[in-house]
Amino acid sequence: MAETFVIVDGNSLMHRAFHALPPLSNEDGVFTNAVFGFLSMLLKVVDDVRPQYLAVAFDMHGPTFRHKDYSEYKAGRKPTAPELIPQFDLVRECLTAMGVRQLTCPTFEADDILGTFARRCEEAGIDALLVTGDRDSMQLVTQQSHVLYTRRGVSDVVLYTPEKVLEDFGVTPQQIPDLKGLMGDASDNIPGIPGIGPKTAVKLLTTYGTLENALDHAETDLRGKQRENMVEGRMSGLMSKKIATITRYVPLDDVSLEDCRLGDLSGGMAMFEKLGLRTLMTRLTKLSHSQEAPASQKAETEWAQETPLDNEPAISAWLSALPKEACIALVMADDGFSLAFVQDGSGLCARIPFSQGLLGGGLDPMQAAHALLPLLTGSRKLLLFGAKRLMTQLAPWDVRITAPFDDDQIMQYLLAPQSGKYEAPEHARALYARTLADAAALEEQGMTPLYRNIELPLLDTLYAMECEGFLVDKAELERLGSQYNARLDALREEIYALCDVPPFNLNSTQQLGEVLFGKLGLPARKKTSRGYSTDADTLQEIASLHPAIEKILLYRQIAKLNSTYIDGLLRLTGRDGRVHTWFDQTTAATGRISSSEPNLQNIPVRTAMGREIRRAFIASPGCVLVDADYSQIELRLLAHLSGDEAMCEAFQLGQDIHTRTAAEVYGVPLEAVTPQMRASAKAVNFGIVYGISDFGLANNLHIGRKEAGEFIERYFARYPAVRRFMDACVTQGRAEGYSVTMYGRRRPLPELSASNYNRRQFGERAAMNTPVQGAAADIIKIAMNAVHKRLCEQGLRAKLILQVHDELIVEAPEKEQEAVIALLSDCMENAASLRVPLVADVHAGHSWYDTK
DNA sequence: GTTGTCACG
DNA sequence: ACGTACGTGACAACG
Repeated sequence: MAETFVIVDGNSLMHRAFHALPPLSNEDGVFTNAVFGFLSMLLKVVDDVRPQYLAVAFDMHGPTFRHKDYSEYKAGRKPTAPELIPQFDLVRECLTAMGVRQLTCPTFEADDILGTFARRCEEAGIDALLVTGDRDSMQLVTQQSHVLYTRRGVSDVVLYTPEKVLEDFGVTPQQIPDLKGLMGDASDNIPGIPGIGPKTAVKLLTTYGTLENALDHAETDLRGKQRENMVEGRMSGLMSKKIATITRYVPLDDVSLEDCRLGDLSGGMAMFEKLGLRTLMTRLTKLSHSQEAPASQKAETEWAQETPLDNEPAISAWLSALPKEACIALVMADDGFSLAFVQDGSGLCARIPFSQGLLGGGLDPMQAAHALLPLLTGSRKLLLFGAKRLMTQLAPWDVRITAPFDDDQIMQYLLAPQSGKYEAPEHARALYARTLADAAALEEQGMTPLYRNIELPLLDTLYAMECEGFLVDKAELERLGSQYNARLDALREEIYALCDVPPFNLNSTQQLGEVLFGKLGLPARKKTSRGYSTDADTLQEIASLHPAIEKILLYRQIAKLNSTYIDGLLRLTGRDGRVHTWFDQTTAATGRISSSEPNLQNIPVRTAMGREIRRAFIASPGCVLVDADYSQIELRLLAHLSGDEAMCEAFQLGQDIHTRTAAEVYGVPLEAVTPQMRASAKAVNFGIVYGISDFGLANNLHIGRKEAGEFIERYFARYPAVRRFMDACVTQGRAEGYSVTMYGRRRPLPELSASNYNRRQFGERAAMNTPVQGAAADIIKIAMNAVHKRLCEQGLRAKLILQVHDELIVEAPEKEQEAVIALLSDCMENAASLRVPLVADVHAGHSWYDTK
């Protein structure tokens, strides 16, 4: 494993520490708050990261190369506080006593030193971790060099990888100086280009890549005020970029990387005692003990050289020599398998290269997989990454995995469910180490039961569902398709005629917008980045003004059905006449599963025309489809989690929840609720689950914002415990940094402490929604595992084939229909025990359409 | 590759 | 002053 070099921006961290902590002073009246905060942070990083190298960079006093003066650090532009100045010498004394290397260089700033050492580490194959509170440093992030950013104070830190920088800033690390050049940075006195804010800056960089390129295109591509800003601000922009660019070539050649190797830190004890930093003394003692003891015991695994295995006898021999109890990490890459395990602290690994082309030795992937059968079907535990994908890849070669396994992709997902992509270790030895670390992290966060009892069994359930697939009636799809095509042709002509324009591409929102809002002069409401918005909501509002609008909406609807559902499904129907969707267990931040290729979780149902598509989803001859869906699972969970008496009572009495809500907020008896009242109440109920806002509700119901706000108030007055629950979700989220479901699933919510108002609002809505949506996801997963297991155990031939968030579909022989109906509702209704009943409605039919 | 739109829960 | 309902995936258009 690569070594790690931690480089700390001393000035930045000292300022952070100083401002985060109250002005503590010791018995001698010496201020030590910054020293304490800084060292506390340092010890934490050393404890967490266990780096092999450590150095702290400081600015030197006097003018610096980029003229950024820390006396102007932070927006307040206050001169450095007199209580802070002497603390720099104190902290440097402490570092010297601890044997920590300090780096300074006249005329250069600390972040230039960070850049220089990060570069030198990369050249030496060492990972760098830059610890700083300076956002400028994000430009130094690479795959090998990450930034640990101290967001607020010293304990609130975020790790920035290139992906994370892109996520948070909207640009790559290399583009950060360009970004500052455009938008400036008030806290650093960088002017940027006046009038260009973060949004525009990101957009320009996304289009043009660099500041210079954006400037060069401004005169031709931009218009109006923006063009003016860019042209006039050119020099300021270029200067700003220059100021914001960190150099990676500071002349510090007299300090080698090796000079910074981390040793025993306990030399700092005397200084800590002298300064009265008692807490730090205990922590340092603990740290140096753990540095020694486990360092020798848990010492980094020594990996022997990889054994090449390029023929079957060699593989068999290697496998048969494996220790009985070992866990074996296994990775299948494009060019071969890699295997690794650890015995008595020493690691052994092997590689089975795939033969390249027709010539040359080695085994082809299928032969290699067969040679691994003893391992894949044995009783030793395998450590895998993306086990379901691997199973899918091996299946065509008749290779099944029946050995027990752990799946690190799922572990990584549970630990960070919104990062989207997960690091796929290339080598089995990396996977081995990673899996151990992730398992420990899961344990520490209390997610082991979620992983072992829900997610891991679900992997098998989902794999079985994917293999089974859903039978598609291709002839029915084609019949619908030709109907759609005929209607589209007619509609196109009618629309051109009604608009009195030559044919244009109706699928192009730009061309359509030009016709409707340009030529026909209809009133445009919303705008998008490149023109008029033409979405269904917008068009609906102007439908009465022009006869073409209704036709366009219809055209859109049919075009969607045709391209996505007719053509898309036909293309993805296999030779067995079935579609085999891919269920992704590691994508949705709330714990839901997603479906793709094809997505079977968004097959039309809301409109009559779209619903027809479901006639093409059928049961095999002699079979039926049994479809069961939870009734109002999210609102039932809301009732359970909040404990709201009125809401619980509604479900306990089996009332229609939307009608009951309407009766509550309108203050009328149940019988007096009109369909309109129920519809409004339904919208509020949905809004509540999504983390309501008056704006969102107003938009949805087409009412005023004030009116919507009053509606929400009345709602909360009738369901007071719901409000308390929502508030608690946000408070808890802010305190812990994540929200959590009934089953311990976590979703980190960094947005809750964002400085941007909208991001923070988003965080609050997510904090309210996630415990509900997430718990519903957990519960149906439990039900799915139960259904899968009991169908097998009871020797039924029926198979679970689809999940649509609150709905399960089983394909069953007609004879088994009644048994399956009972089994499904039993598994679903008893998947969890809540204060209110869980209810599943079950229907059977020969097509999906018929089950409604 | 990103954007706009729209299908679902 | 700001400007959004929560969670997904697929397709066509357009740079």
